[in-house]
Amino acid sequence: MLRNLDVTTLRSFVAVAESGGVTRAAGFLHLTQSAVSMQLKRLEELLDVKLFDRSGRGIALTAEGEQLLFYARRMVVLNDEAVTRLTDQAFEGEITLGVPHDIVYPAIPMVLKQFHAAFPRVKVQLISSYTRALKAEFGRGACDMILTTETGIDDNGEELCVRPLCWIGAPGGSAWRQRPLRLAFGRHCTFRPHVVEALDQARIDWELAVETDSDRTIEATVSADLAVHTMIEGTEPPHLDRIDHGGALPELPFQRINLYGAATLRGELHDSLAEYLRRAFVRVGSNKVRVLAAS
Amino acid sequence: MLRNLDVTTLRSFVAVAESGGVTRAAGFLHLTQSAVSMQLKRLEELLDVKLFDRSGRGIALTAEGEQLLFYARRMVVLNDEAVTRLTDQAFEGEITLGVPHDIVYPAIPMVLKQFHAAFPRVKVQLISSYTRALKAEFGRGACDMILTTETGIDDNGEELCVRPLCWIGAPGGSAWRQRPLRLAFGRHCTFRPHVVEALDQARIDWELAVETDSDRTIEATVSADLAVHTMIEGTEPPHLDRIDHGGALPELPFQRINLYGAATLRGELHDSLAEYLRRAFVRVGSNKVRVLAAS
DNA sequence: TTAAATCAAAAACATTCGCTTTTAAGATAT
DNA sequence: ATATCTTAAAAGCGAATGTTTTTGATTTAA
Repeated sequence: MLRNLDVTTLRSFVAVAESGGVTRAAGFLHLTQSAVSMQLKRLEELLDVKLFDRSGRGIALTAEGEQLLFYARRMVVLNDEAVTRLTDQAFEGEITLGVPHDIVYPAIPMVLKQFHAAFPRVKVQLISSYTRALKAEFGRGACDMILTTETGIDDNGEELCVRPLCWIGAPGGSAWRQRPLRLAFGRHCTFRPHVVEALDQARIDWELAVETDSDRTIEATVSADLAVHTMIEGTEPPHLDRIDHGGALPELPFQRINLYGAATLRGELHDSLAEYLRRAFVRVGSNKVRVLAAS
Repeated sequence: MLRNLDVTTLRSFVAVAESGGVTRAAGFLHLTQSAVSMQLKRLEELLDVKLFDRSGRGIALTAEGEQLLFYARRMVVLNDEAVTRLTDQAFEGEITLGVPHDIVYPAIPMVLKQFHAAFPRVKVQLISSYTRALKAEFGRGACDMILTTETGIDDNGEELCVRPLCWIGAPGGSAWRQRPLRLAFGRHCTFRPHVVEALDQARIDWELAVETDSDRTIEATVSADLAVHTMIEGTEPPHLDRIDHGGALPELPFQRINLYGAATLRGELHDSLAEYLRRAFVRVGSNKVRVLAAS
């Protein structure tokens, strides 16, 4: 036999237990004394248990009542938490998040998914651009929060991780052996100056195989083994691999992945999104964690 | 505005989410398809949120639905736990507990109180007697569980603690200096032979000041500083103290406090009572724990 | 002790809620 | 396209729940 308790009644029950009187509780609950008395009576009938000691003024809990009180409190709390989560204004809104296009994959889709599961009524507007453009947008207030890839960090930023830039090519490809080394780069790519400098210092001849604004074009070119590219470790797309060049190509400088917009207190929503981002980039960026996750 | 969820509806909601269909869930719930549909509709109206994705065959949860599911599950579990605790036959009954009268205080009242709070619908019949009588009762099956004070332990027993027997007298009293040493003992007291033997070995002259069946009489006699008594350390009654005799009286043998009746599997009730007893006598019996509790 | 006051339970009544039955509509598979 | 499965909507009915009013019991004050 299934017996379901009624949250309304449980709320009354808790109020009576806490106030020590039906009438007092009724006032607080905006109900009649009669209504509350009947609720308690029904509750006792449903469970076939004496919940109150009605001798003397007021009303006192029996041991059974104490037990129920424990559950009633928790159920009311759960109820209110659920209702708040699903209806409260505080849990709806819009956040604009800017992310450099080369680190969108694979962390960001996962973050967006997690965040949407936690706050379904919040729209996250994802802006994917270059670090420089994103910082400008953020400065104008057009983005609530941005990620950047840079070697330094500004005062108001938070470093999520530091990872080496690394050489990327087609799986099993040999484009990296060619001289001049053929490079594929986006027109506004922040990494290009660093890469060029490293190649020049190592006295490796190079040329641009393609210069475009399209990530797809770069990926296609590299995937066809016509050129090499550089990306931050851990952000390699599915069909490209890190090149195991054994020292034939120069080491590239470390890059920071920084977060701006988390410091200024913007409420639970922003905090939560920032937290998801932190976790995602710790995982992507750290070999230690990656190994643990695989075990 | 207070919105209370309905456990019946939440149960249906969970069933629908888990079965992936209103009709299937309705069958399982012994309800009409219509009833369940209306419940879901009311739920969505109450929260003003879309819980389901109704495109295509069956029904799938939205992100909001997933969130609610999380709470709904927990609320249903709490509900069922509460109902079980308060109505299930398994949580009512009677247990007969036998305790030697000299170790009833102070542990047993506390244990009975705790146990009654945890299982209000179980009557605990407390039998207070001598260890020998209790073991006889237990052997006849008249007691479900007994504590004993003895130097050894039987095969089917469980040792709760080992504590020295110690000399007890009136606070600040001097009865323990008198020779012959005046003793107050119950007629069936298990400790007497051990005490007498220890005194004889130490060549201390003694006599019985009182021999009675009444604990009150003994307490009164000792409290009036007319005699001394022995008790297990940690079970001294309020108005009697341990005697600091500085070696003038012989050391007395250690006593075990044993529990019988816990080994045979008798269900959660007995297990729980046994556990309370174990904890109570660890606390009473161990100085280490007593110090920790005081800090 | 009596009278007033406070508080909980009971009776009568009205409203709302929630379930079943029935009917209609939409989607899928053969 | 038809048959089948599934959900949605409408109508009817009974039960549940809350309000008002009354009764009874216990406490407080005179």
